[in-house]
Amino acid sequence: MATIAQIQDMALFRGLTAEQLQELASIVVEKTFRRGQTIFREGEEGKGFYVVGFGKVKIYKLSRDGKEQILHIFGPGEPFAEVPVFAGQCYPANAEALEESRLWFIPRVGFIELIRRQPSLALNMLAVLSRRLRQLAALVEDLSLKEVPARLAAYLLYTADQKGSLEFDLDIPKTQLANLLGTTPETLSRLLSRFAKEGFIESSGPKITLLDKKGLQALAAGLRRLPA
Amino acid sequence: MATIAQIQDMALFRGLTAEQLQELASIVVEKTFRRGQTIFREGEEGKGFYVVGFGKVKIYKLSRDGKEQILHIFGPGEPFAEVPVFAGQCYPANAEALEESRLWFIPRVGFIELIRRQPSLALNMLAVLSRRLRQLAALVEDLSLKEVPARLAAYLLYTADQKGSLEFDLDIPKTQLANLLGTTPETLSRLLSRFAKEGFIESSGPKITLLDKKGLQALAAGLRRLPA
DNA sequence: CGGAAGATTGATCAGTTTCAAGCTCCGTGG
DNA sequence: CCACGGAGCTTGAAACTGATCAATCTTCCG
Repeated sequence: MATIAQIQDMALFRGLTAEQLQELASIVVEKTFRRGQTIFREGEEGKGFYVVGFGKVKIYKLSRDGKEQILHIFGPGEPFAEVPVFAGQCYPANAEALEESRLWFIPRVGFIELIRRQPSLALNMLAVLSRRLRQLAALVEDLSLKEVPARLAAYLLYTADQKGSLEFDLDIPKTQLANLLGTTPETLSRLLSRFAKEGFIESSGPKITLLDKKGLQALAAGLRRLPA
Repeated sequence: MATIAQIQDMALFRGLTAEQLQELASIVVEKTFRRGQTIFREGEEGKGFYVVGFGKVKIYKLSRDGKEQILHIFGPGEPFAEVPVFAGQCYPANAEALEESRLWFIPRVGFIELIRRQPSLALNMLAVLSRRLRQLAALVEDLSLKEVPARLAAYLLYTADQKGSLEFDLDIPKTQLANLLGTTPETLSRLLSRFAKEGFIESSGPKITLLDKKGLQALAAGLRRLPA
């Protein structure tokens, strides 16, 4: 059970009446997870979806031999695992808390009832899924059409933009970043060195400073190639 | 303008009243495309979505230097390009007719009105997008965690299953298949030879015969490796 | 202080792409 | 009717990107 104040802040639930918010609050279940704890596994039956209260959650696929590809990382306010609510009923990927996290679980049945009675909620959810599709299409594009240096450059630029500063700390461990970029920790490490050697960035531990934004943009677009 | 009979056959529109079907039919616009014709390009504003009447449509991303990654191939009855209807307004990828195709175009504004008044339509659309997300997640998994032989084996098994026979014709040119699998025509050609040499398949031109389904399944799962 | 997890570095290797050339099939025009 | 020409496909050799394996180093808690 969550408070109405917490719920009505979230974009997904914009447009609901006070009454409907109340109804929603009454079916929401709060769950907390420790760092590293599994939230659900691919193939498990999904009886509802989640919204992140605080913390960070990764959604990922695993290969037979344990290699991991992260599909998304979700933070506060973001819903995830909606797919089994509307199609199939099993989760299409795994979910794990990257840090101590508080999640709200919204059961399928009650939520679908709510959608039936409130078209704006349906449209909000359609918007969420559409944005998700856009993101996944971009991930496919990155993995298939771009090289690792381009992906890393794009990630650094994006993160700097998010943080609003050229100097920032990576907010996930480098191993996780490697998995998100579809590469290995070794390759990531080498690339950061090369970026630094070429004067694109400065880096020490999780701290990154972008020195040459134009250059990184050219790398991200595949216009420039990194010297061996 | 489409006939009601055509429309009500499609899963997406299951559950609409006769009146609503009539209304839908009145806003639908029929468009035809020749083989190879562009339907829309990434970044263009999208004023609605499409449903395939007959023909085949590919949705794809392009890299700066012209490499192509196909995201989906849609056939009769399947809707596509819904993303700009609900989020953003520009198409996230390109669309091209793979053969002579008749499409129905459903304008954004009228459709959203319809959704507001008919929850079952919203739920149907949520199901469509959810399935799409599942497919894209699977594509990411394939591209990132599996090798090309595994993807090809999976594709052949899937196609045989679709066609209901171990002997079938590829229904897209091999160049397109290579783009769908995230590889090149050369690699695809070599792999088909190797598959044949190892006795997994027989192939001549577009005709494929699966000889060793178990073996292909092992390849697809990454359990077996192809000899050099 | 000890130990484990994460990060770095070096050497090697495998899978796939790229470039280049030749082939096959087919529709077209002489 | 046959020759031409082009698109798609195949094949070979070379190059490259990124992965893997292994060892070392660092960090950060308990």
